[in-house]
Amino acid sequence: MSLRHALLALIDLEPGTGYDLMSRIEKSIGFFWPATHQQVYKELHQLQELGWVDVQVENQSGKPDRRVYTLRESGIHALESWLTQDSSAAKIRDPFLLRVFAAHRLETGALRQQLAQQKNLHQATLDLYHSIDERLRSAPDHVQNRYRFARHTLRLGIYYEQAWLRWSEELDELA
Amino acid sequence: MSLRHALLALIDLEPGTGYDLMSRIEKSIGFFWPATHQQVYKELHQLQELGWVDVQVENQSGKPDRRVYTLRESGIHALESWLTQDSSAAKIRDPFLLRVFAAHRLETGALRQQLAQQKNLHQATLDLYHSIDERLRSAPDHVQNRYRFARHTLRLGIYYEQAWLRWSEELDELA
DNA sequence: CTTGGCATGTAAACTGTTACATGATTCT
DNA sequence: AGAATCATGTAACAGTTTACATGCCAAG
Repeated sequence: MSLRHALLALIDLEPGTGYDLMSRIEKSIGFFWPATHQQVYKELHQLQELGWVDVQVENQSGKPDRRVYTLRESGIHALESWLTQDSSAAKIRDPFLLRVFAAHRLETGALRQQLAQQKNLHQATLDLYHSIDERLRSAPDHVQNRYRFARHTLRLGIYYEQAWLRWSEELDELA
Repeated sequence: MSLRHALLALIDLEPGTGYDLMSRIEKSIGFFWPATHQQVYKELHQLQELGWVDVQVENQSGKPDRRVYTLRESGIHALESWLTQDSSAAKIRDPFLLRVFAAHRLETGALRQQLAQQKNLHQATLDLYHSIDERLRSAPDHVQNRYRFARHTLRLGIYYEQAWLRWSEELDELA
């Protein structure tokens, strides 16, 4: 039920099409609130039905119409009222940790192989976080200010990936 | 689809009833693979249909029959074959981070209040991890060995919560 | 006398994933 | 010539959450 508010937050920062919103999700909110484009398009229609967004339709030849979403007053209110509510606990689903949990049934070689693959994934994620952070650092001042908190969520991602990498070294020793 | 394998792993470590398995999930696997008791009971029936587990039914007066699940050979094979497969990426859903992302729309006071509430949650989780870890430390040697990898997953939880707490101090300064 | 632990489930509603579907333009 | 980007969706299926349902026994 919170993809709805994720979208409000993104449109609030900058209006855009479903496609644009989706690509922004992949570089920000998606790290702690994953979504597919199918979910996004569906939710945007619901946001329109709720009257929380305005849509400007631009005709295009060969492509589907561009539907640019902007926030209405009621949308800002909805966002603000949701913001003040207490957050429920975070949920993590990590199939690799499930495998580590049962790893006494796995040969050392197979575990090391899995571990190497996961290390690559996590290192790539860390690099990605760093590159997004750098791009934000070179943005104009008023943008930096607006994205101040959004950017801080990246910091946690960076800390987490660093902790993961440290932890994986210890797992290496255990295996 | 992996609650199935989570259950195989737990039963492998020690047989038990759905109720017992559920309470063990809450202190271990549940931290990175949440499940409700409804899911667990349903999945256990499916495991039985697949022929991966044996069930000993014990009649009880006043209470529903105790159904104690143990792994069969085929269950161990299923677990082992799943263990060697590559893990897909972890998924996180954190409504608080969503709120931080949009926090420029939130008054400082309200943010600080949310932050205090979350700090309590995370500190409690960290304390819980520590207490589980200590209980394992005082277990007999053969148990410690069997739970070696399972226990290591706790370490990551501890690192994560410590990183979170550090991060939240920085957020405090930003707000 | 009330809270917590033991012990199992059904059913509806909601959310999320995967497969399918189309097609122009620009870059390599 | 092929891949990536832009741009939007439908539909079936799988998985998750929430509400409902029951009831004994032991400990405080």
